[in-house]
Order: sequence, then C-alpha cells, then structure tokens
Amino acid sequence: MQTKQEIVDHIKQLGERITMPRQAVIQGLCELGGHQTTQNIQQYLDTQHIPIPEPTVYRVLQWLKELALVSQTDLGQSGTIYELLSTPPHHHLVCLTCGHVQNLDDAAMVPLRAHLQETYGFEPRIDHMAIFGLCQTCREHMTPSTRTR
Amino acid sequence: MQTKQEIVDHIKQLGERITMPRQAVIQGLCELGGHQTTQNIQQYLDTQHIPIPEPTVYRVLQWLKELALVSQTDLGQSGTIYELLSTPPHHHLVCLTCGHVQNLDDAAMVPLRAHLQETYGFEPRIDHMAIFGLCQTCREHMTPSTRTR
DNA sequence: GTCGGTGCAAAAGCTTTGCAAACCG
DNA sequence: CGGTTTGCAAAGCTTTTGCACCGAC
Repeated sequence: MQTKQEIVDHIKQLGERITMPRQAVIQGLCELGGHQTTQNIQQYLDTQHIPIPEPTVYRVLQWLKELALVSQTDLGQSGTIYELLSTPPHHHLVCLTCGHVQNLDDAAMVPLRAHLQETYGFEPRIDHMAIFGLCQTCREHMTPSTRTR
Repeated sequence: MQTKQEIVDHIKQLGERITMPRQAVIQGLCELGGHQTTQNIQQYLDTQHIPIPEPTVYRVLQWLKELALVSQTDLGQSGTIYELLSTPPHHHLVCLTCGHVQNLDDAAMVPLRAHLQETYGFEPRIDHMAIFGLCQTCREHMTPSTRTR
C-alpha cells in the first residue's frame, strides 16, 4: 500500500500539477484502500470535511487512469470501481444475486491470458477483470424464486 | 439458430403469455442474430414498421432473461448486449480502444471455470463473459498518445 | 371477466460538458 | 503571468417506474 505522499511525489516527477482536489481523491483512495466507487470516495471526503464536487472526482480519476496509477473496472449492475494500481494484481468475482465482490488472485488468469495472446492476438487488460456468477453464500441460500437481478 | 416460431411455441408451453411486442422482440433477436443492444433491436423493428417503445423492449428482454432464453452481458463503455441462449456458448473480447467485439470460444474458459468452483465455491456465469483489452488491429496501429477510452 | 402487459410520460442514476473564475508553477 | 483545473449548472444516456388503458386467455 502506497502512501498519499509517495503518489504525490511520483506525480510531481511526471511534471503534472498537484491541486487540492487531486490530493483529496488520492488520499481517499489510499485511506479507503481496495476498490472504490466515485460515491464512496466522495462520501469519505465529505466525512473528512473535504467536499469535492462529483464532476471533479470523475475528472481526477480519469486523469489518474491516464497516468496509469489507477485502474477502472466496470462491474455491470454493481457499478464502476477505481483502484490504485499499487495493489497486487487480482480480479473480481461479482455475485449476481447479492452484489458481493470477492477478490480473485491473478494466478488463476495466467493460462487464459497466454491463450488469448497466442490464439487471437488479443492483449487482454486482465489486470482487473470482473467475473459474474453466484457466490457460495447465495448458492446455499438459493431458492427457485430468486431472481438474477 | 432457432426460429421465432420455435421460441414462441416453447414459451407457450411454459404457460407464459404471448403478445405482439414480445413476438416482435423475439423476431428481432432471431433475425438480427448474435448479440444485440436494445437500440439495435428497436431500430430494426422500426424498419419493419413495428415500433416498440423503449421501456417495453427492456421489459421483454428482462422477461426473456428470467425464462433463461436470453443472456444479458454488460460490456462496460460498449454498452449492454442481449443474446439468444440457443447460440453455442462463447464469450466476448472487447477492445478498449475501438470498441470492437470479437467472439471467443467457450473452450478457453473451461479450466478457469473448474478452478473457480473448486477453489472459491463460486459458480461463474461464464456463459457470456466480457474480457477487455486491445485487439490485434489496435495493437498494431497503437500510438503512444492513444487513450484507453 | 380477470389478471397481466403495454404505452406514455416522467424520473432516476450515473457520467459528461461548457464556461467563467480560481489557481498552480 | 499563462495555461490548467475547478466549480457550478445543466445536459446526455441508459434504464426504470407509475399508472391508466388494453388485451390475452
């Protein structure tokens, strides 16, 4: 886990401008840890008395993504999450019933990644993949009437 | 590829009601084939002089999904696609640069599916998975300035 | 005839955009 | 000081919802 200061220093070396909202979003990502939605980040900053307008949160996250410091993953109905790229590579098992998101170690994807490159010439951005399905808990509590969404 | 009539007969046997908009959407899925967005379906039906309001297209697709006749896959910025489940299982390689969607045979996912079940107790709905990355064409034409989205 | 589906209009999320004012370096 | 970034407000898109009317069985 990187500290906010390390990231800020890194960005300065890239010649990018550091502003208050940018520091705030980075701080939010660092202190919340893991994967976060724009809402999570904004609400957390609110509790820290650092109100940041939503459009700015989006703009900062997009900028961090372009600097390859943050990944963006679309989880379908479960929303879109952003994550510091310092964390070790992993993926997301998204439960279609309860929306729970579980991490999956990257080792599971190594063979698939190789296969796609060799067979299709496709370079997967499998740094943060979303796999949808049913988590163990929901499988056990499953009733026939349970809807998929 | 199933015909519209086969599907309609099947649904009747399930005791579900058949209405004009429902037939229309099924027809659209059959005749367009493959994976389609709500817009595709609606626009196609417009050309056939069968105007269906958007909310109804959504409602019918959701209903078909609950009957396990159609799959819904979220492709992130590339939208949401619906597909008849009669087609052989496959997945989608979504290019982050050009948005192109390429099919991937299910065989590539068999080992991963087994692994997730055994290790995590997670039952993946890997019937139509979206894998994001760079397609061969975009990799070749890649310039450093090219953005991810 | 009854229950469920449709159509319309409107709302709800989430994300983006335009532009003047504020700010970083 | 000059070019960027921010804040605000408003628009855009996709998807959902409420409700009266209509239609399938």
